[in-house]
Amino acid sequence: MKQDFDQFLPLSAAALHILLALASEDRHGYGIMREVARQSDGRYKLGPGTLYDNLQKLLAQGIVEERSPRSPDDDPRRRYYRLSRFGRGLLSTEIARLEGVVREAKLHLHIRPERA
Amino acid sequence: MKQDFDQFLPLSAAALHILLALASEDRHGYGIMREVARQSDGRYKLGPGTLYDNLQKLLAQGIVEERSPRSPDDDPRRRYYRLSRFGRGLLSTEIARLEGVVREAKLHLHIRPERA
DNA sequence: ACTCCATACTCGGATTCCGATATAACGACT
DNA sequence: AGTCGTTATATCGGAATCCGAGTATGGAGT
Repeated sequence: MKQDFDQFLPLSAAALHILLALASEDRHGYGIMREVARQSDGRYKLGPGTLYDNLQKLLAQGIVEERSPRSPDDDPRRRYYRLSRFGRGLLSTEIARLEGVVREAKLHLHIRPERA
Repeated sequence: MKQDFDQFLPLSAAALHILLALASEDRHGYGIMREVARQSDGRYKLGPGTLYDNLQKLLAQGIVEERSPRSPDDDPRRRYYRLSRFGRGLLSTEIARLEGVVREAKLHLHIRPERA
C-alpha cells in the first residue's frame, strides 16, 4: 500500500530545507537554522518564525518526530527533532520530483559553460 | 556586473513552474496552466488565482514580459507571456541551486532500490 | 558588570495561495 | 439559431504561510 505523499508535495522551500537539514542527522531547532544557512552558503536563512511554524506543522503531520536528548551533559534547553520514516520517504519523493524539474529545465535553458 | 538574482530566490513552487513552462516557449495564461499540469503529470495544478497573482508579480519584477500575439488568426483573447533575459538567468540560477539541493540530499538518503 | 552567543519560543503584519466565481468568446453539434 | 463543453482572462476573499522583531534565559568570554 502506497502512502499518499502527493498531498504534501511540493514542499515549500522552508519545509524542504528543514527536512534536508534533518536528513544528515538529528538536530535541535537552532542547529537546523545553522545547518540550513550552511548548506546554502548563507544565501537562504530561516528565521525563527518560519522555523517553528514549519516544525509544528511537520510534527503534527508525522513527518518529523521529537526525540529525547542524547546525553545528560547536553545543553538541556535543546529539543531534538528527527525525520520519521514517513518523512524520509516523503523527502525522497520530493527529491525525485525536483530531479525531474531540473532535467526538464535543462532541456530548454542553454546552460552557458563556466569560464575556465 | 552581476545581477542580484539572490533577492528573488528561492522561487516559490508556483513561480518556478510558471517560469519552467515559459522556458520551452512563449505561452498565454491558460496555456501555462495546461503545461504545468502536463509537466507534473497532473500532480501539480495551478489555479487561476495563483497563476495571475504570480504573473502580475513576475511582470512587475521584469522576470516575465508580455508579448504581442503572433498571428492575426490567433484567438484574440489570448495574452502571451515570455521569459525576459533576466528571467532566463534567474531560472538558470535557481536550477543550479536546486541541483545542489538534490546532490546534498542524495548524500544522506539511502535510496532504496526499486523492488525487482 | 557587560556583552555576545546559544537556545527556545511568541506575536502580528505582510505576503502568498488558491478555489469559487464571473464573464465571455470559441467550436462542434443538432 | 441554440446549446454545451472548452478555452480564456480576471477578481475576490478567506486561509495558509512567511518572517522579522521581540521576549526570555543561561553560559562564556573580557
